[in-house]
Amino acid sequence: MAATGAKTPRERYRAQVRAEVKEHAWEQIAAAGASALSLNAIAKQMGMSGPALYRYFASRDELITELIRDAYRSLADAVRAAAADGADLAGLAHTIREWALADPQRYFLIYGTPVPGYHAPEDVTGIASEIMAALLDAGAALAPDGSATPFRTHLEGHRDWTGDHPAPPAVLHRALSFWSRVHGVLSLELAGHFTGMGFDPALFFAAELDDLLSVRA
Amino acid sequence: MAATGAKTPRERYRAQVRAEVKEHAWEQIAAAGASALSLNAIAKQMGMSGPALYRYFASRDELITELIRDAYRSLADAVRAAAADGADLAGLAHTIREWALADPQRYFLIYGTPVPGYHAPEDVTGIASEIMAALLDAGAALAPDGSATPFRTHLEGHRDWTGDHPAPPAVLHRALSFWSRVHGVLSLELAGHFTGMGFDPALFFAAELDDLLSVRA
DNA sequence: TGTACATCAGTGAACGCGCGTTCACTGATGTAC
DNA sequence: TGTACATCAGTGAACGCGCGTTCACTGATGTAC
Repeated sequence: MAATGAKTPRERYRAQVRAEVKEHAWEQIAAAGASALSLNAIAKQMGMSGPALYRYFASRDELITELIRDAYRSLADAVRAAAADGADLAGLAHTIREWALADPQRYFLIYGTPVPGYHAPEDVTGIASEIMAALLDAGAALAPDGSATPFRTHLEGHRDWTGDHPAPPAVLHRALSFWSRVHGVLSLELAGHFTGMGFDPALFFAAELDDLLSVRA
Repeated sequence: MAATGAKTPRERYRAQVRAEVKEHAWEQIAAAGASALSLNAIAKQMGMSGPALYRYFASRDELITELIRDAYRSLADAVRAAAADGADLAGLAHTIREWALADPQRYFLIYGTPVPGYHAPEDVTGIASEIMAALLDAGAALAPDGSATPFRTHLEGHRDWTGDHPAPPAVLHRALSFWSRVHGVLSLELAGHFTGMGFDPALFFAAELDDLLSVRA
């Protein structure tokens, strides 16, 4: 009975093939979007027959779910690593932007158009809340609490999502604002809605960030 | 030779069938996303054979482009109607939100995950800039110009997009911020990223709007 | 008003394609004695 | 170290499906005289 962590050669091989399948999947997604992802096409790229992939993934849906999980995991790791390095909210914002620019379709797999009826498994939403937790921590270190507002009062009684990261309403509000503003600029930029407008998206991103961090009230 | 605007019965019929095709297309998109849209399925829903639709649309791509055009047109009309009714930026924000909530997948067809390689025809980008123009006008009426910032200085020399709506840099900046923040909250809400967090998205939207409109500096 | 012709909507068959997935089988790799 | 057996990766054929699109044709609707 092998220890859970130890890997037999066969397990190693399996893990490597699985990883290779995912790499080709990401390439396909980058090239034509997630809806164009095809198991048979991946198999062909790897020089295997189509059915061979079913040794590694039970179905196309399982592969996609796994990709979504990996994407969340990758972003959460990047954010946590930055936070561990002492990054403040501005630092996290740039970490997220770099992560998104590195592979826009990976970003959109998480934050883009939802597929009606699809619900991510629970462990995935768990990873998503890791990201929020990092934002909350960085937001708490930023500045003293702001004044009460209707929304902050509302948040007092509606903070199901904060888990083991309690924070005053102004900090919760700040984290939500940060998230939605970063996402707003980023997703417009990545979707190409700024192309042809002439200005530099990086400067706009920086300006949004400046405004966001100049806390008042 | 009939006047361009006059419609023969056949033209009327054609227009009606085209409209009906589009209606079914929107239903399919709402139910399963744009990538699942199928001409054959639409034909079946209408009780026709598949090839019949080729009398009305040259291809699947042409239909989708037409849907994108209609979506932009619909949003631009809604925004312009609100502006004509005297709505300020806050009013426009709510108009946009209502429009998006009425059909989330229609919103995402415009502002969601881009399909790599797809480029909207020129007239569509023209409609998109109508929307920006309305935001610029409403933003100009809001408050005096703010102070200079690096991004506003940058905008002085990079305002290709403003067309015949000249405005001081602070107003351009305000319109961009408005757009990206409204989109940020809306797209997270519509994609379901707030579900399970407990708070009311409408209140968060209102809070973002309040912050956005409390101009300072 | 009636007839001859042109226009055009819609059909059914067909083409070629790629998809996800199942299944019986071969051959190589690892395990137990 | 060698043999017998179990495990497992990968293949090729096949199923059923739906897709976009083309084409030759029928039948109805509109137009011209």
